[in-house]
Amino acid sequence: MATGRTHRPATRSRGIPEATVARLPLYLRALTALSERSVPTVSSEELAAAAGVNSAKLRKDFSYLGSYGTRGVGYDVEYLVYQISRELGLTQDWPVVIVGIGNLGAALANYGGFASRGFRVAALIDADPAMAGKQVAGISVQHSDGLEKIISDNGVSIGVITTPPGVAQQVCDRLVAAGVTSILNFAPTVLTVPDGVDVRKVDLSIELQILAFHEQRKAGEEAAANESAVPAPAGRADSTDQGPDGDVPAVMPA
Amino acid sequence: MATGRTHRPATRSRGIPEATVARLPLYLRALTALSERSVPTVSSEELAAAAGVNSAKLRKDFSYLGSYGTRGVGYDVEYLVYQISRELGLTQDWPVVIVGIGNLGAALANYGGFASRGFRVAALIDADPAMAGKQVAGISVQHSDGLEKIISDNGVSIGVITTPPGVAQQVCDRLVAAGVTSILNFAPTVLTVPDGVDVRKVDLSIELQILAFHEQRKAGEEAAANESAVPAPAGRADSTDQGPDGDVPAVMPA
DNA sequence: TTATGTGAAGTGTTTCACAGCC
DNA sequence: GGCTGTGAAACACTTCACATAA
Repeated sequence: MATGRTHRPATRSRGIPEATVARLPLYLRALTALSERSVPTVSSEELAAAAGVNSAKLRKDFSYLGSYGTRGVGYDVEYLVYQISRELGLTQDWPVVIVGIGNLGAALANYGGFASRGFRVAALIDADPAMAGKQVAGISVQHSDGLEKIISDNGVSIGVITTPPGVAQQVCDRLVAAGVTSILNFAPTVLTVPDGVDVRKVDLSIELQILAFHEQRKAGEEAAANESAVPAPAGRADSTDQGPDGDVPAVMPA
Repeated sequence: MATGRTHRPATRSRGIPEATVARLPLYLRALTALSERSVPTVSSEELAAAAGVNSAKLRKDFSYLGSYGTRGVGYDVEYLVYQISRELGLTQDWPVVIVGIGNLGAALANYGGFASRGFRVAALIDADPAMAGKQVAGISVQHSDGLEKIISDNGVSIGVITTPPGVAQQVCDRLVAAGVTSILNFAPTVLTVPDGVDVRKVDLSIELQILAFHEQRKAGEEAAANESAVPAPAGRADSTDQGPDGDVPAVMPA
């Protein structure tokens, strides 16, 4: 790990916990829905239910932003929408480039949730010359040769990588060199970036694997109802427990 | 925090922390890459670097699984691949249905990371009659009328929802009624499910919003950069930390 | 000597419970 | 009375640092 010096936000009084930041978009979505239905105010209990969290957590989260509620009443929907938007930086325009226009890149380009939240797809970029000029989501795909120019011309600071894993790092390097400082990575690879650049990743298969873990545990629990403490030989290759369905095929596919 | 009704008896130490479970797929991916290069053993330091975490965390994580390493040497790659796969439940076959074959559904159907990890796309389902019969990723799309039958015939316990938000809840209800107990939701909606059903969500725009927050913070810091003479020598450059860590629960009891 | 495995310390997050204000 | 805002307690997760084993 680099012993960089880009220290922690010296963001004085503005220290909003990461966990809270990660939930703000959730609240914002719920609030936007209320706003569209012209609901004027909402209680922490109602809003928490709509966002899928509990109300104590929501109130604590909001307390980091300031005191935007009214005791005995609740929160003003419009006001809160604005405050959260501002806090997240969504009151400004964020030009974004998407690199790698396969199925996923196209899905993102078409995704409505971006435009409505301050994100503007400034360009779709692909390395395949055959893609250049094609229209995706109403935008003309450009060849990756022009990546650097596109980024500087549009003042892009956020890049989305939806390329195959093999080229993700080099795309990342070019994006960073061109001035991008935030990257959303959908390629199943660990990206190395200099200090000061943020990377967030979304790995579609990781989520499924986590579900499989819990699913397996559920299945195992049913059977484990009778069987209690396993003496456990404690030798080497045993874990505390074993797979539920006994037989397992060899190892992983190569 | 899987607070199910069915809470585990006194089944000792079956408790792998959620944070650890969420990283196992990461380790598995790194290990698979090593395995493909026929690397026989790996140290916690090397593997941690490949997975994008620090080595202390990795060793702690592995300690929950058992003592699978050799002091002074490291970990046997193949053995560890197997142990993690087994722990995650990937040594068994998981038939999955994907409901909503738009851009995103198609992207997922084509995603290679599934098949190689024990997930098998049992069916692609769409409500649009015009989609029925079309081939996507070599699989014929089926109309949603047959959803219940498909699920029971194939013993599907994991469903992926890639529909528009407006119909996500009703699709979810049908999946659950048909026997699905784990759901991966890509629709930007909070799903309500009965106890015992796991939901994980992936919201593409939430990740971007979190990036925007940090991006905005960076911009603000530049201005305040001159004043702090960078005290704290122990500070660490936080970047390098990729991962929707703040991943909000997503599951939860009614 | 090397690198794992793990108590203990440190840090971050959630929940509780109630004071404070409308 | 009702609901927010928040210290304090509980819990979860990470990091440290070193005993332990090959």
